[in-house]
Amino acid sequence: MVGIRDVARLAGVSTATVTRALRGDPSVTAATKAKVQAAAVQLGYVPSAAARALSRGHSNLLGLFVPDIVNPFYAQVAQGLEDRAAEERYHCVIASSHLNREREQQLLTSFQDGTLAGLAATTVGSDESFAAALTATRGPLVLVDRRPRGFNAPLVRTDNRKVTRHAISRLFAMGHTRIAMISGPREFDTACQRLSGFRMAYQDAGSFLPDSYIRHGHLGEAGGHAAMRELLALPQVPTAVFCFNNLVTVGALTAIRAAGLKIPHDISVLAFDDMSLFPLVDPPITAIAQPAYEMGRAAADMLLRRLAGEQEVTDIVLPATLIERESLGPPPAAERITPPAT
Amino acid sequence: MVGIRDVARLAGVSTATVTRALRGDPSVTAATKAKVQAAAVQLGYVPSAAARALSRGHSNLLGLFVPDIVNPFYAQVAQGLEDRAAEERYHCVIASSHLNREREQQLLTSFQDGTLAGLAATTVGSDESFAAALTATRGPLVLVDRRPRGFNAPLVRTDNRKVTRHAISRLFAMGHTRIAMISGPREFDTACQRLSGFRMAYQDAGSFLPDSYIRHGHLGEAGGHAAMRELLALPQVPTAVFCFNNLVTVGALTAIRAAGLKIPHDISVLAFDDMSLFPLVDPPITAIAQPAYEMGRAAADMLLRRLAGEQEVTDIVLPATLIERESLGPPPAAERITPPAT
DNA sequence: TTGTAGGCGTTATCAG
DNA sequence: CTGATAACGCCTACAA
Repeated sequence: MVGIRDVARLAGVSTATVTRALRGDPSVTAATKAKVQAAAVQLGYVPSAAARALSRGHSNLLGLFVPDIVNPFYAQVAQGLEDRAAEERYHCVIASSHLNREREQQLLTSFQDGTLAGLAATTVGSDESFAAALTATRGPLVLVDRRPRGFNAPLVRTDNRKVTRHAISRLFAMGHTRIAMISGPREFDTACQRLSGFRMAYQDAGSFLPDSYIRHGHLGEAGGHAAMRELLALPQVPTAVFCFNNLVTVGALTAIRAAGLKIPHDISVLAFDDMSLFPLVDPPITAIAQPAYEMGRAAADMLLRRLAGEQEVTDIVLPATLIERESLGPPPAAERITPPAT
Repeated sequence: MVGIRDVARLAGVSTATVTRALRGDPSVTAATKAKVQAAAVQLGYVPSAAARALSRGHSNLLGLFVPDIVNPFYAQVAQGLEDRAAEERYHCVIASSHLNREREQQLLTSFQDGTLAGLAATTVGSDESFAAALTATRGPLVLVDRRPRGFNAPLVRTDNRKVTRHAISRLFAMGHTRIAMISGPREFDTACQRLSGFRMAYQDAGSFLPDSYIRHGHLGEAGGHAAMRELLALPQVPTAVFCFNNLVTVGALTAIRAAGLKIPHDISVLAFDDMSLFPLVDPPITAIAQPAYEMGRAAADMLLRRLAGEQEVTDIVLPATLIERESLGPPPAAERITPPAT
């Protein structure tokens, strides 16, 4: 292990000067700076991260907690966070809880050791002990996508309600009157917001929304699949479905295909969150795309700013956009004749 | 900041005892152990990761370098690595280079500071300076998926050649004689192995493989798209394509769709690497699935073993499997009548 | 079984 | 502009 003292000795200066020279401190002669750098490269000197972290009081690691790194949405957030962090010479440690709250807690507490300078998180859990663990983190905290109840950390999100309202209104414009939603857990504010936009579109259209058309608390492919089956078993099968997120959509699509229904002929499908393969699905899926990469960058940016001492970091709301493909169409002919029963 | 001394004071013991008690050292009375633990929780004591790392000589962070975390293959590897690492109380730092070699180098060198206890990597670069940087890493190194030329670190991979040969033979059995391959960069040993399996299947079938049916060096969706267009412009359009990996497949599919061709009626498509949405694509894509999650676990395991002092860690070869869906079919009728020209 | 004390490699303060 | 030197917080011989 070649240390700073070795470099100092070779360059004929003190360790303090080495530190300064290497950090580009202006109060160092160009001559000595050159000497030091030469010595450093000659010795292949690399400052120890641990020693630096101990001495400076914090690491150069940013954390990202996500429920599932395999979900491309979070992978994109990760990429954005990492790119932005790299610009300030920070690295990222990514922890994925597999949608497991217990694991999430463990991870959280295990990171209270100062490994991380700051943390960006999208959490599944939301109870108090959880909140406590999250705020006990040494460095700044930023929330991504959603904010658990009773939290006050800054959040980066998209305008869920607005974009949903807009997208659903398109469905009404096409003649649909029976639009269902496979929604997420009630505790997710994202679910609330998307549901709210959904309801507003119903109001705008002056249509009645039966409770049975909203399936709460579904998550993942399995959840989407189950919810879709319930929907298809209803006496009045909806003519369109709006899915809470990408994985839920995949599950719903599978159920629809299994039922032998054709999209959009028999039923229209609208997804929240885009996927790179949606354009190639049969049929190409219309989706509301969140700027995941940008959300990651924004989260890193907020963290970096707080790390730089800035206090007044506030929420960021990015626009989501409707990407029209072919999974939306007019309702089946029969439905247009028979409006929804009382 | 509550430190070990605070705990020691509260528990009425020395700092050494605190360390031992908390680590579960058997040479500590149950009584004192209890006292210490009580004090620790009462104070909310969490040992500093930096101090521990400095003192012990290495961190509890495992690194994973991948070209692209948004590619679900690597995301799954990451998940596997993380899960296995967590079992031994290690965390994971994930760095994704965006397929950019320069960035890869930067990342690599920036991690020579001992941040990582060990590193698992799938690299894009392969030159000497690169190899040097990779081996200069403080801790053990494990390669995932492919090994850059002239490296001797242990590798976890799948049996590319064997599974490819098998899959391609299915195509021949269906009556195809003009099977093309969109292959990856020549420096990738994975590309070589898959190509080798591809060639062997041709030999097994006693068919002639024109050079124009192999497109080298394509990567990513853009690469797959370009290569497919070239293939479709050939005088003798192939009746089946084998794609080097998942992203290449997506690009190829897009090109095929743009050309107005129907799969598998006009052309059959075989993918290397599965994707969760392949079953829903039009038509469902037949793919060779690598056990990505298991590969990640295996990589973590090898790292952990080397960290535990084990020396003789050798390559691991996991089985890949052909998942039959609907993108493979007999060649177009016309082709069956007119065998490939001289 | 438990305590004492030195060191891990940097950074930062304070003189000079 | 540069040099000594004291932390940073924990771990671990070694001693008791």
